[in-house]
Amino acid sequence: MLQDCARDNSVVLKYVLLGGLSYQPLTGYQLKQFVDSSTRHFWFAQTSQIYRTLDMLEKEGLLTSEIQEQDTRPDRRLYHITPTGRADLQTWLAELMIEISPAKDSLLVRLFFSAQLDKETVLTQLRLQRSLHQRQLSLYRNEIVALINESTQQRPELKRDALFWDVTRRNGELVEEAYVRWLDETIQRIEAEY
Amino acid sequence: MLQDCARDNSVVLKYVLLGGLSYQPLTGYQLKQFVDSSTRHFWFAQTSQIYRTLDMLEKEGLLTSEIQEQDTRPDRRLYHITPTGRADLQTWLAELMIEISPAKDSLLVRLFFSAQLDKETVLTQLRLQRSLHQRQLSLYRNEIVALINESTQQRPELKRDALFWDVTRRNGELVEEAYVRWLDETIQRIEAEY
DNA sequence: TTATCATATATGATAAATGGAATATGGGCT
DNA sequence: AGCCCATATTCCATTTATCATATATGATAA
Repeated sequence: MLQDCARDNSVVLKYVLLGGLSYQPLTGYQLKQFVDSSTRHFWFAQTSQIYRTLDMLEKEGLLTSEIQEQDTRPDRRLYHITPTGRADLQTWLAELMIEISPAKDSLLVRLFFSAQLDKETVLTQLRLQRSLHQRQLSLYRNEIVALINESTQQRPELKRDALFWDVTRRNGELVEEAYVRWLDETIQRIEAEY
Repeated sequence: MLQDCARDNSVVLKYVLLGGLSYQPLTGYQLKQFVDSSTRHFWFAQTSQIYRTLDMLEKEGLLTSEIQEQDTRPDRRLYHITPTGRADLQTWLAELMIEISPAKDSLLVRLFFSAQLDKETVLTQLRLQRSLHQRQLSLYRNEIVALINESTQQRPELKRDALFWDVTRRNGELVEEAYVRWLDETIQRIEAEY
């Protein structure tokens, strides 16, 4: 029997947060912004999930936190990574992955069963996705490049890190390029063969 | 504030199962095999999740089931899609997606924070992933092509469907090609710049 | 002045998914 | 006789994630 195979997805958000906090102490709110701006394209999470995970990490001793009083804003809780947290992150980062990350793409699910739909419905779907993915591609080529440049200008000590940030950005660029090419090809095939 | 955006992922497995059952009645066990062989590359699920979802779909009236007695094998429960189920599937398939499917790739998470690792650890990780993705690519180019051919030979009435199956296969091929190219490029960059 | 916006956190209900194990049948192998 | 294998289903505990909502503050805009 094909085994239900082991995934390591279960704990990734934990390491996204530890990773963010390895640069500097941040609040839950700031971590949500970090996720939205930096990791969203390969790992995302809802606000509620972030706060819950932070709680958990503090209980595990991987983080500490303190309340910061603010005049012009609501008070907030600032999280710091502990040495234990840093060690745990380091260990996870160095772990060899013996599988590829599983993909979930509901467009492909829809398409797989789309012989039940009429041609125009399918084409409309594909053309909309084409525009969305084209937009995503231009994000990788422009906005994200700019964001990385900004970050390294503000914190020159993270220049080593910027190479890795750009590597993940480049993954997005290449994969989205392929995706858009696939959409173009698919639209043509459906127009011609269906 | 950036909104926590709506995903439609929550119910996709439901439609994978309805989709499989739209071809023919199947048991939970066979649906697990269907998922493993046909949709795994864009949607997967554990056995336990499949059986529980089938329960739910039957309660919702989208499926019916009957026990099949077998001599040489344990009895089994065969699921049939109902007209309501077919209509529900149809509606979902035709729904316009106004977002792109979010990605989750823990390799990219690791890489993003990998400035904390030494060069050789990173390169070992990348080289292993390279071999895994190369294997995956050859799956799309060979085994899956063969699987689709087999299916259409056995059921010539599904020839229209085969176009869509092949379109999803081709997505895997193009995306994996890009991924392998990215890994090659990244390995070179790390070797040279890090 | 009222409303909205950005900041900031929290929680309760529910859904989705994982991981592991338990149970059962009959065939085939040693 | 004892074992493993493929078939076939179920259950439990837990984790992960979503959705909606609630609360609070001060600044800014209508």
